[in-house]
This record gives sequence, structure tokens and C-alpha cells, in this order.
Amino acid sequence: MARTQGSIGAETHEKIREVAEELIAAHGYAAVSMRQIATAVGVQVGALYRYTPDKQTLLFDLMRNHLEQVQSAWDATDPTDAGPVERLEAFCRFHVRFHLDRPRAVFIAYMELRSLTPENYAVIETLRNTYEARLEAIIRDGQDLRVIRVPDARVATMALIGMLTGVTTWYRDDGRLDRGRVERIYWRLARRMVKV
Amino acid sequence: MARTQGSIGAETHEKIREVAEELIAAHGYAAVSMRQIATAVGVQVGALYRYTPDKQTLLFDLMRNHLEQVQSAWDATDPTDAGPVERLEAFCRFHVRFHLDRPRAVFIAYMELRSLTPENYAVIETLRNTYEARLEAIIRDGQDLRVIRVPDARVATMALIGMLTGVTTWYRDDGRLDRGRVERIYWRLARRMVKV
DNA sequence: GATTGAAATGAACAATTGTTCAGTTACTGT
DNA sequence: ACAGTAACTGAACAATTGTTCATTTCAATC
Repeated sequence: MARTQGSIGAETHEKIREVAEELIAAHGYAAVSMRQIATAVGVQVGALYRYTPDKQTLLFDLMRNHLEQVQSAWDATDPTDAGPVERLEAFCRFHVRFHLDRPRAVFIAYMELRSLTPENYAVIETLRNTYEARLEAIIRDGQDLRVIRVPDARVATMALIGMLTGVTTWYRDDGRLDRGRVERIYWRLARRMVKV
Repeated sequence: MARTQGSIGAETHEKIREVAEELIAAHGYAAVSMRQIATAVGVQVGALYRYTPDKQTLLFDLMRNHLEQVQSAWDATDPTDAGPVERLEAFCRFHVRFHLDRPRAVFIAYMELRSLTPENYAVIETLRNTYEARLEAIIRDGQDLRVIRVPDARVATMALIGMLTGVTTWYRDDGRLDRGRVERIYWRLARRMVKV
């Protein structure tokens, strides 16, 4: 028999995304079966295929969705008229904040690259590179204006990304520091790293 | 029929580790089957179970082995008589060098934590924490001696680890920079981050 | 109250999974 | 040459996988 609640399609679609994100982040794409997802949604396996052509696309959509949200959120935040240092501060704080707010999506976007087909991987990698290029552009601007100094702009970009993204691996909501403090500390570390 | 070459057990054992590390690093633990490993080794599935009680233990041994090697290699490198800044330089350079030399093992150690049983996870996490604690101790020593200054020793530790470990995600042997240069650049970035 | 169309079921499918083990092969020491 | 043993095979197993689809359920419309 069908669900007794009057759940319409769009709601199920959204629930599938949420549940899939949670399960995949916790156990990994290959370790989570469509049946597990269906059970967690409260539905039979077959029903999932009304919303996704296959499991791979389900993962791909999650990752693309996340990366596009990062991009557009940063576009809306980037103080493009400000100087490089101010923009760098905005970027660092944004990155930490955004990642702390979406730890599961971040996890998946960084851990499940291997699970993508080559075609899907190419799409996701392009999105990632685009985002990282924005940071690198800020650093190079700063170098040109002599308000930022680093040994190598490219390495500094990757070092910053790695350092900032790593926050998701240790931060806990019930820990010693709240998000605001963590955001501030990371920016102070970053500024020391790049200041002239 | 058995192998025609006169391969003895120890060689097969070693080959299994190598092949498993390569395959798991490339496709992930859950996505690699025992049959794939066996085929790559040049053996039938059943033969693997002469060397490992099960698949989970195979993964666990790889990870424990790697982390123990990191620890003992650092113990042999740590200039314990030197000052905190010098020790920090040694740590940063060691970490980058060691990770660039073992990208697959590093990948597995960071990506497959979810694939471990709770008991095995606890063991691996303890090893990781021990290693990270060494870095944190150096930073705190430096703070006490007023030769290192950071906003927060704990966060700085995690930021450094994240930044240094991230090198494996972008470094390519045929890239613009060789390992020595990368090692040096990372240390310069780290030093700027923590200097008083 | 009958009709419709979307939503979901539930059973089936071929393939693949980790693991076991009785049997075969190859090597070592005598 | 022979026995003993370690290494390995090859087939089998129960369970689980992603995916399909004829059928059923349900809510809205006429």
C-alpha cells in the first residue's frame, strides 16, 4: 500500500536528497545501497527511480548542487569593490562559515570524487577549479598591489584552501569554540600567512 | 593450477598489500572487491584468505601500518634538542616530504576512516591524535618560550595539519615545482603563520 | 460516483559480493 | 625418491546489489 500521509512528489524528492546526503556522508557512496536510502526515506526502492535515473546521478546531483551553491553564495558575498586584503578576509570567513554550515555536503564533495564517472568527474572538477581560481585571483591582485606577499601564489592558494576546509574535520558544535570564534581565528592565521 | 613462478608466501603477502593500497586509493574500499585485488595480484580469491582473515582487516592493517610508519619516521627525525621553531620547521618539511612520498597511503588513511569498524576506528584515531599532539606540543613550547605566536594553539595545529596534508591533493610529479621547492614554500608559509 | 494520472508498491532479474573449503599443486628437507 | 607441508585453486554458498515493471493505491477532477 502507498504512504498513508498525503506526501506529494516534490516533498519526496527533497527528502531523498537529504537522506542520501546524510547516509553517503556517513558511510560513503559505495557503502550505501538504494534500499537503505529508500528505507530511510520511508519508501520502497522502486519509488526512488521516479526521481533519479540511477544511483550515480543521485550522487552527481548532490555534488554539483553543493558546488554551485558555494559559487553563487560567494558571488553574493564577494566585496568586489574592496581591496584584496578585505576581499581575502571575506573569502576566508565565508569559506569557514559556509563549510561549517554544510559539513555533510562538503564531506561528499571532497571524498566522493573517486565515485564519479569520468564525465561527471570532469564537470565537478571544473566547478572546483573555478572556485579555487577566485581565491588565487585575489591573492595575485594583492601581490600586484603590494598588499599581499606569499612565496608562491598557486601554492598559497592551495595551502589556504586546505587549511580552511580542514575545519570540518575537527570542529564540533559542542566544542570549546563557537563558529564565530573559529572563523575569526582562521582569518587571523590566514592574514599572518599572506601579509606583506 | 598454482603459479608457475616460485613465489613464496612472503612475496605474495607484500604484493597483496601493494595492490590493495593502489586499488583502494584509486577506487575506495567499498568499491574494490576481493576478486579485483586477487586478479591484480595474479591469484585466485581464496588465496587472499591465507594472508588476511577478512577484507576489513586488510584495510585496517594498511592504515595502522601507515600511521605507525609516520610516527616512527617522525621520531627518528624530530630534533628534540633544538628550539621550537627549528623543530616546527623539521615537522613541516617532514610532513610534506613524507606525504608526497606516500600519496596513496595518505589518501586511504584520511578517506577510509568511515569504512572501519568502530573498534578499528578507535585504534586509528588514537594514532592520528598522537601524531597531531606532537605538533601541538611544539607550538605550545614555542608559545611558552615566546618564539611562536598564534591566536589559538589547538586551531593553529589543525590549520597547519590541514594545510600541509592538502599538498597531496594538487601536487603532480610532472608539475611546475619539484618536491624540494614545495617543501620549502610550505615551510615559509607556516613560519609566517606562527612567527611572533 | 466514475475517470484519470501520478505516486508508490512489491516482486522479480541478473550480477556481484565476502567468505569457506575440499582438493590439487609445488616446494622443502631428508 | 619420497613424505610433509605450505600455497593455491576452483567451485560453491547465501546475501546483497542496482534496476525494471506490471500492478495497486490515492487524491483530485469531472
